[in-house]
Amino acid sequence: MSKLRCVKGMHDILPEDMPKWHYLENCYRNLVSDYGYEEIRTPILESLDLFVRGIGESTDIVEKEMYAFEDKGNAKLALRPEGTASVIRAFLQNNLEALTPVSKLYYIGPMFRRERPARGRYRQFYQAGAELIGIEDATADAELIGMAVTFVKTLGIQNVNVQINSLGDPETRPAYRNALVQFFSKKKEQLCNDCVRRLDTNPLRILDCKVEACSIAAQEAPNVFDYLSDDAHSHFSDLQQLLSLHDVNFTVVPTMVRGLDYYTRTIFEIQGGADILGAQSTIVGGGRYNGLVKQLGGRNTPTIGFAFGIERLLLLLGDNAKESVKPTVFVAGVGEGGLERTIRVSRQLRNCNFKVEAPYKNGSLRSQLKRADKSSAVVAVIAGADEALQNAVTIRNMQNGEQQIVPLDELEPKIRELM
RNA sequence: GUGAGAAUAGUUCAACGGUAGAGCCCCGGCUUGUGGUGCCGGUUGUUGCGGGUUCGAAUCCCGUUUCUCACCCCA
Repeated sequence: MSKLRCVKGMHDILPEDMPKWHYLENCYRNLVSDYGYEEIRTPILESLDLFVRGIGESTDIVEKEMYAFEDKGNAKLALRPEGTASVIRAFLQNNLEALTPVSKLYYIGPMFRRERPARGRYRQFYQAGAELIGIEDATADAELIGMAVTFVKTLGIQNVNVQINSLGDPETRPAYRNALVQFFSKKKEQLCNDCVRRLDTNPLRILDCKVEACSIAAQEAPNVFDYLSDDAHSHFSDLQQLLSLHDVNFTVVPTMVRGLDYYTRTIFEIQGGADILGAQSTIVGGGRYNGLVKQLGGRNTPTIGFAFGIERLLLLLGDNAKESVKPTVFVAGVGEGGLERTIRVSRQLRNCNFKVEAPYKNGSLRSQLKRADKSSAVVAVIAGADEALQNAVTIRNMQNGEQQIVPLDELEPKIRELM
């Protein structure tokens, strides 16, 4: 008998995991709202075309990792593989640019990529991200990177490594690309099979190849910085100056590239937890995409953003990084009319905003206290027949077993004392 | 997409060709007005799934699914 289970690469997030999720999400919401970001939620399903145009036809994500299909009306749809394209679509569709000169948007939600699952990598995974739309200055880049670094550090993740690079502008990129193709074509025999393929599809990626032969071959490859426009150059050096104002320590990695076509100028990654995450040690990735808004049909609007994978980040959190759980009050009933009294007392206590568990059926006080113990109640309220005669209940401190009889109208303050 | 390892009770694991077991968890009782510790008792499996070898398979072989790890790629 095969048990029903969720599809490959998907996973359930169980109640026991939620305190950590809530903690992380609350940290993130609080932090980005301190920087003036507001939440946006977009549909999980978009037209396939949005991602093909936004992310790039020849990217791995679009080429082989998307859940794309036709619905019954023959519309070509896809589950979103990342958040940025959808956010920019929503920005344009709803004319958010008319509201403020600068839009700061953040999102949290599930993304879908059909990859081989591994530790910290799922086919449905949760990403949170932020987009700063409308500023081209490096001040924006620096603030956004600073925000991402602050977030990771707020979570208590140590030993993070911030890497930055500049990819230049669309006008200069072809020249650099050509230079790379020319350079590597001469060294084709030294390259791994993947890189030979990349020569056609994405020559920049060769620089980032981990195969030793390739990285040796790449050592004398043309340098991006020789191909940056003056503007891009000063943008990048401004960024480096400004990052120190945000107390961000960083490394310039000229060979770093990123998997999405839309990046221009600044790209960055935050790495950490290589001992736990192995090959998945990039925890935050982002960059500038000045061309994307126009590419999706809007006006030329410079934009920068980042995203991080929640599952991956969660693996790095310590056990104390979780939302605190409200203590429980258990209401037990004994004697004639016990069950009815538990209902009345439970309602009274919930009106006072306590978290209350009640027994649902008559049983011995012993079995009810066992249940109280299982629900890790801090206080048990015993609504017994004897006390009821004086309009009172017994409250029991579940830590030390101390009890007292308390009139019903003094119940709230007496319980508060024990929490 | 490539390569490697794993899968036995709710859970952690044992059994390594000869009757599938233990700890924990869970449930009940000792104790229907007093939980945790204690004692007594109880439930639990087509050994992931499908096939093959064998008198006999959890065990050996093949396939398959899922998970894990390393690539690839990315968050």
